[in-house]
Amino acid sequence: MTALTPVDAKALADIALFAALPPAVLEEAAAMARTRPLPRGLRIFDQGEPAGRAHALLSGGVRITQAGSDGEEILVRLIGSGEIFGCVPVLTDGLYPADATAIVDAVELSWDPADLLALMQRHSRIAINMVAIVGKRLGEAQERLRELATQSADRRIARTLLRLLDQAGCRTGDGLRIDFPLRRKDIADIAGTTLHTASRILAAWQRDGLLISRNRHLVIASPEAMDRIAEGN
Amino acid sequence: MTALTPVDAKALADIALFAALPPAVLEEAAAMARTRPLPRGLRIFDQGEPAGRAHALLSGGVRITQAGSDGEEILVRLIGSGEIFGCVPVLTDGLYPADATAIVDAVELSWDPADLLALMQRHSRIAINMVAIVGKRLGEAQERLRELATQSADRRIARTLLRLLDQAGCRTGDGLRIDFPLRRKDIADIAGTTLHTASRILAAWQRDGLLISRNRHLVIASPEAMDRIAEGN
DNA sequence: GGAGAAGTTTGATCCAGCGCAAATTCATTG
DNA sequence: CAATGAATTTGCGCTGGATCAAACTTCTCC
Repeated sequence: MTALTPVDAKALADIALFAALPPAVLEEAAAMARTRPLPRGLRIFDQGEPAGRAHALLSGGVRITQAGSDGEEILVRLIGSGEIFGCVPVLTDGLYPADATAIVDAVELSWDPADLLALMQRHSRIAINMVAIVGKRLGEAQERLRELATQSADRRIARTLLRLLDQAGCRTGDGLRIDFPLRRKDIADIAGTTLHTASRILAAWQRDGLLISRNRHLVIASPEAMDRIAEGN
Repeated sequence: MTALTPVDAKALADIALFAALPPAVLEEAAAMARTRPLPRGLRIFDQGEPAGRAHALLSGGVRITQAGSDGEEILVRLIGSGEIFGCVPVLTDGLYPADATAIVDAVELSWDPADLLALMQRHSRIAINMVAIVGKRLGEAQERLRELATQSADRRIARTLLRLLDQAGCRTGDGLRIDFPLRRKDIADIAGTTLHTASRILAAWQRDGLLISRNRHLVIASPEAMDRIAEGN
């Protein structure tokens, strides 16, 4: 479960939470961290359960979903390498607010919540980095909220794809590819629509050559056209 | 515009951002703060404008709204006394992400962004408090997102009222009253529906004696019934 | 390589709630 | 207190997209 080999401080430099920190502090954080491989499909934690660890992803991808009492769920966020997750409850009510599942083989670092808190107390820069990270996510959530309340399903899906490109896009032969494996249901759960509507819209875009869908990966052939749809034609 | 009288450090103790801080630090924060009265209707800042100050409310209420390029807007949050607003951009891109308007006569404290940042650097507790505040708001935003994507308009409005009660409810003769003055449009903009739908639903509840609407204030006569609606009958 | 599971596509139907319009009530100000 | 503007209520038709149903395709694992 837990690697016995010490965590390399250099690995921490790629994590946004530890950006702009002196090497000594990275060493300190590394000393308290544990590495763990996360095989694809692994449920990392469950919504409502006490936050036993605070997490950061070194590689791979993690899906964060939230379910209501009725079972209806949304995809809160996809976590890529260098991003933290399940860290906020350390400072609030101590309960994970959502489920986390590895969507590809991944590697995480994790800390005991008390250790991370102590680290933030000693080094305000870490706490400040965390405000920046959480603040950015809050801004995104509010933007999604506005879109969901006011825009049509196709605009929202276009926005979703553009945001994912921004987060995890890489250039390929025929366009920009989203590095996370995504099912239609995932797209729907981010954009706030149903699997069926998402499938219809993506199929139409694929017919128009705007988009290529391979395996569980999407390649956006024309980001410009996608932009135009997102802006409402 | 700016009060010449020094800010009283005791006033800071009621602000969540400065919770659990030694008096000396409160003095330090007070020394850098400015007081300003905010008459009802005053636009405090505009979306997209550089964040010239970081704000906290001593009394009154402020409405934070976000508009899209098409003019459609949502109500991101209502700020009550003791809450901070317009503080996140200090740590991110430096631009206010939304509009802020006083909805009743209010009094604010404000800081120069650089001063607040320095304060957080010196006292990690302040930065940690801020993570807790922003983290809580993020959780709320994600909850709203899920509700908006999956629940009917009446459930969302019921949830909205309950959340507002939680934030600014006070007991009165005939039920629990929400302390912010709210127009139907405000309710609609929080719940993510139209003014018309909100009006219809509230009117129906008023007919059933579940709710009393006076001036621009709502009194929830039966929070229990409201709870039941929020849970889906 | 084949059986079963998981994911996708597409069709048909239906309704919550949006958009538009108009009447009515309420609040503010000279 | 009248008058003007703002906010609310209510009616009605229409539609985007949810829901239900079913065929089809693609993965996964033995």
